[in-house]
Amino acid sequence: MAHQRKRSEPQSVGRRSRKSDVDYAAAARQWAESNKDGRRPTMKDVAALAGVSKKTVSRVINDSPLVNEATRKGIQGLIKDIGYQPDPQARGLASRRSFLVGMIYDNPTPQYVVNIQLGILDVLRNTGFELVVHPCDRKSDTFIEDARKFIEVQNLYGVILTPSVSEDERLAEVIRELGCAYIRIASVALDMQRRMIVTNDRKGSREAARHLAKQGHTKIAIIAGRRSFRSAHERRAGFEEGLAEFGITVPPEYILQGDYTFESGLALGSDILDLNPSPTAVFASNDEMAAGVLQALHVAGQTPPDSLSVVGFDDFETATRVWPRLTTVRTPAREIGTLAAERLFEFDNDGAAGGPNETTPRLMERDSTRIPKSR
Amino acid sequence: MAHQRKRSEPQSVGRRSRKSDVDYAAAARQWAESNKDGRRPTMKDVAALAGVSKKTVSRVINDSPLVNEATRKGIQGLIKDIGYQPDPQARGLASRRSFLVGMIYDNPTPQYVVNIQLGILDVLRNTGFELVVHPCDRKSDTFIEDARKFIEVQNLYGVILTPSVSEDERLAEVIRELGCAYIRIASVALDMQRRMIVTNDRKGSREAARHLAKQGHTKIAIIAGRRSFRSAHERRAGFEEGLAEFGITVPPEYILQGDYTFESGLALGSDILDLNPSPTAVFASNDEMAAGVLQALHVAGQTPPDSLSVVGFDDFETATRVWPRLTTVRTPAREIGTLAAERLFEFDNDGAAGGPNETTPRLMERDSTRIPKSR
DNA sequence: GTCGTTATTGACACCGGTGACAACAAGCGT
DNA sequence: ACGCTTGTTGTCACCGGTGTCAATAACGAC
Repeated sequence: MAHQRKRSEPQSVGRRSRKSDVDYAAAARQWAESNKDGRRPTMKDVAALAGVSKKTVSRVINDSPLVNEATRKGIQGLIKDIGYQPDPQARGLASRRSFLVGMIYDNPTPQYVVNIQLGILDVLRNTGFELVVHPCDRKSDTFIEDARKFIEVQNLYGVILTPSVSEDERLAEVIRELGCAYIRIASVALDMQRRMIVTNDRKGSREAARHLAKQGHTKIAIIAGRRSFRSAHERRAGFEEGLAEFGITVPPEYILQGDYTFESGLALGSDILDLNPSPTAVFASNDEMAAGVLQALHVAGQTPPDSLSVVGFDDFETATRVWPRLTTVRTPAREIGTLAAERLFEFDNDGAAGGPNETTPRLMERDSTRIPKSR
Repeated sequence: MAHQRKRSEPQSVGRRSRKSDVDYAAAARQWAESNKDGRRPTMKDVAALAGVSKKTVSRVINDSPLVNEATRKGIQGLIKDIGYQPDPQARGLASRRSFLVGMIYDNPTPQYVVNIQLGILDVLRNTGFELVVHPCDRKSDTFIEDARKFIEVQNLYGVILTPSVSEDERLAEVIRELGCAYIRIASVALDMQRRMIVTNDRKGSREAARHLAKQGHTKIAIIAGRRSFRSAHERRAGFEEGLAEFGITVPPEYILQGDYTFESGLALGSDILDLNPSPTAVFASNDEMAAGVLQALHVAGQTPPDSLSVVGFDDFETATRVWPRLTTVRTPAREIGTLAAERLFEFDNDGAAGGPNETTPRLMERDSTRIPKSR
């Protein structure tokens, strides 16, 4: 059979320099004309118009270095002119990797979830990647399998895990097995540094402790978070460390076990009122519980922070809605989402530098804390 | 060339009845053995094991009626046994429709967004469909084009639009052009009934009005929502209708223009204190603004609802966190999400019945309203 | 002038499904 | 026996890309 000749186009047209003399602009115009019915162009169309093979267009799309500069420029222009966009499904099918990023979460706090999403999307915007959300229930005994299927079937490019699923080692192991990129957001490093975004809750609650200590509080109670959450431990430990700097210790009866819900804060808040001697301040391990404490005080007819100062953690919107406005430690959720997404795309840069992977919480001083009256 | 014979498998093995005597269970075992390395099975594998063509397996997957019952049962069992899951990318590529549902939103309220998402996901779970979130900015002049690209490039199965983008007719038109299924969530019917989920805010705020009227309020102010939002109009109109039933009208100076933000509620809340004669109650068109009003009262040293009753709308979590707990109208966001997703899958059932597409808001009586003191 | 090397490009099979249509068997009417 | 219908299944091309490897041209060295 006859040796196939190169593309006929360039051969017949190309007289000056045998190549790269294709008029890309003209090709674009030609497309506009011949495509009155608004069909979306495919790589084949681009290739035909540019007088090259699909593979070359593919190389341009994927920023392969194996393309002549002039050819690349021309094709890029053409692609832009006719508005070609590669089909992620076809791309994914052929390359065995989709253009979807998954976010797996079990945290029920809407503020946190949405802000993380927004942060991730800030990075994904205009990259061709999209975000698929996947809430899960860690208590379900199929949750690992469900997550596995999710990642496997959707062929995810990568996943971002938020607390507390991010703390699950079995899940992390499954994801590793699948060879999927991932970033875990948590309050401490549980994995290789570049697979983590650490929120450093400990440092944050240390700030909170110092703030109360400086105001002159010495009798300070703690409402701890759900035991199974790593953050609960970090926040409490950090807080106690902060107090220790001022020589303050928290007696056992001042340590109450909450579960991060508003309801637990409400209940424990009224328990605090029965404590004898009464503390003059309380650190609630998150804003929800802090809001519960404030409400308990109101129910009891008190006007915080007069008799009891309250500090929260997270700085969710609620913190500024309640009265008095809550002094709390800000967890920059949106920024965390952004960092996570950025790091996700650096997943394969083995030794490489990589951007920041830790955030520093910051104390937001508002109205729920004050110098203790009885002093 | 020789007439191709049917699959060789059945012919050599099948002696009893020439077909459907394939031992599917044995085939499953065989797969388990020969696949020690844990490769995921493809349709080809299933077909080979079942002794049929890929197309037949495809028919089973897609619930085509063109399959013999016995064959179907057998293949279904086999699929289950070896854990086959069709690849959504390949499926989408071939059928020109993906298995992704998009949620387009511009509402910044996290509670709402997350709950709608959860509602949608309740329906999507285990259907093989996934949810892709797509926040947008209606003020951006490329937002329509962005949304179009999103839908087109991702080949979305359908999209769910939440307020206020759901009210954008240009966007709706673009989606129709693309031939994409869609559901619009809004406070009034803006489209064919089965393309809408109507929240009926009007009815909800009527309840709120009746509640205040029954308590004996007559001097009632209104804080309206952002003008460009349809809900703002509905909520205000419904509220005035409700009052009208009791012969109460709201004078112009009692109608304040808010924009649905906490900050506007805070500012307008202190404005209300300057009103003369003072109203004894105020209807804020959403909880955020209502929370702002409460805070303004606290700042002014008042103890609501003593001098001013406050009613909100939405019943987001914040409503129960503030003090006093907010009397408000519940928007069942999660349920709305569920309904939207359900209707989305009925998009093509032209005349067919279809499930419910309207939700009824419900008044939640709490502590921010009381019988007016001065009466 | 010959050969190896580098730069650039293309041919072709394949990813894992679906659509269109053909093929074949069984059942039925005449 | 024949043609037609119905039920069931298969063939083959194709969806829109990518991976692998071969092909070709240009260049420099010897």
